[in-house]
Order: sequence, then structure tokens, then C-alpha cells
Amino acid sequence: MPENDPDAACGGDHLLKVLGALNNPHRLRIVAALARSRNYVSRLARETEISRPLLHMHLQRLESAGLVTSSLELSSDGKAMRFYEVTPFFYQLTPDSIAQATETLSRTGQREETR
Amino acid sequence: MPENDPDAACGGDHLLKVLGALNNPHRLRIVAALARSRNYVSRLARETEISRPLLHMHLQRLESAGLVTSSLELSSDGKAMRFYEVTPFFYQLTPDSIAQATETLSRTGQREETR
DNA sequence: GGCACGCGTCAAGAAAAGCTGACACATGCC
DNA sequence: GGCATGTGTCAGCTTTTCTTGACGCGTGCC
Repeated sequence: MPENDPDAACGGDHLLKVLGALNNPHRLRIVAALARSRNYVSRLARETEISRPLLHMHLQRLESAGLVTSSLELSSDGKAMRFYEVTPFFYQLTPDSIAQATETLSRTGQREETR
Repeated sequence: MPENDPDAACGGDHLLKVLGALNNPHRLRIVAALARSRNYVSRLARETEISRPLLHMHLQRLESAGLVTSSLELSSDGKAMRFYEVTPFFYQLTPDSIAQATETLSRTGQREETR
């Protein structure tokens, strides 16, 4: 994973994906909540007051941008629970860093698969 | 303008606007082009190969987020030309900076007017 | 006048993102 | 069994964003 470096400069397509992932009030709040503590989906849905299907969608967007990770765990009473936590990402937005990122930006600008 | 400070932390609503402004391949390229040199609309449209109405829209989005500025100038032959240039913005994206931004994020998350 | 070049805006369609209400599956407990 | 909890997905709607092709205005030059 080349993006967790300090002083992150990164590929244009990836940067675009990160920007898209953060460009939503719900997703900002989700990141904030997970930065406080890891959590599983249903509880996170209750705390953030987001419906589960919607939260699910937002989490996937964050995960596919590499901003959060998930793992399926078994609770003591045998329930399967998906825990999410933030990755320690670090991005810098300046005119120069953006200029650099555009050098490795696919011509079409279409959203591509990363995982 | 409280956002040009070094080590920018900023209001959640404003951050959201910046993220929205940068979340587009065209707009990234526009910022990159303007970071190289200020330019006027028609020429920028030719160089970036974006139609003028579309470029106009993108520029407004960038400008309303405070990432570029414009000024109307008169060329030697009397034509009115609108020049755009980037502002020296600096934003940092980390779990913590986002957590902080969400504290000043309007409940609804609806896009508001800044100017 | 006619053409080239600037500026801007509008309507309308196409595409993407956001959101909801179902539905499916599993487990443990009374 | 019935209910609570957890997981996930799907179709379909609404809203936003993106994009194009007209228009309108102005100037200078031949």
C-alpha cells in the first residue's frame, strides 16, 4: 500500500477516489466516529442515525478508497459481526500536490476499480 | 479568509465544499493548469479541451470553494477577459483532522452558500 | 457589414450518487 | 416457535452532478 507514507503524494486516480469517498457529510461523520473507536455496523448505524443499507453503501465507498478496513469477527454469543476501523491515512491538498497527481490521472477520468 | 493558514484545520462545511470542488477529474486538471500559470477562460478551454460552458461551471465550483480567484481584465485590444488563478490553499486530510471538522458540520449536511 | 475573438447564460438530456423499504440469511434466548 | 440481535443484498425512486448545443452580448479588424 503506497499511500500510507508520510507526506502522501499519490496517483491521480487514487486521489480522486479518496476525494470522492470523503465528499459526503455522512462519510465524514463515519470516519470521525471510527476514529474515536472501531465499531460494528449495526451499532454504528444506531449511533450515527444512518439506515443500515445506506451505511453499508457508505462504508463500502470508504473501504474501497482504503480509508477504512473491516474484519468479520465472532462475538462471545456466536454472532458474526463486521468491525470497521480507520486506516491512518494522510493526504495533503495543495495546488502543487494536485498538479503532480494529475500527471498520473487516467485520460477519461472514469472511476476505476482499485481492489 | 481563515482557510489559508498553514496547517489548515477548517470548518466542516467548508471542508466539504473543498472536497466537492476537487472531486472531479476535470477540476483537478483545471487546478493543475492554473497552478502552472494563470489563464483566461477561452484559452483554458482550448488547452484543457473542455467546452466553454462546462469549464465555466467547473470554474465556478472551484471559485465558490475558494480554490481559485478570478478578475476581469482588459486586453490591449480592448477585449474583456476573465483571468483565473489558484489560491495557495493547503488542506490536510487525516482521521483526526476530519474528526475535528465534523464538530462544526451542519446537521443536515446540505450544501450551503459561502459567498 | 461580416467575421473572429472574447464574455456570459439557459434549457434539457444523460449519468452518477444518494436513499428507502423490502427481503434473505444466520445465531441465542425465553 | 417467536422475538431479538447480527449479517448482507436488491429494485426502484429521488436528487444531484455533469454535459451539450444553442443562444445572447460585446469588441476590433478588413
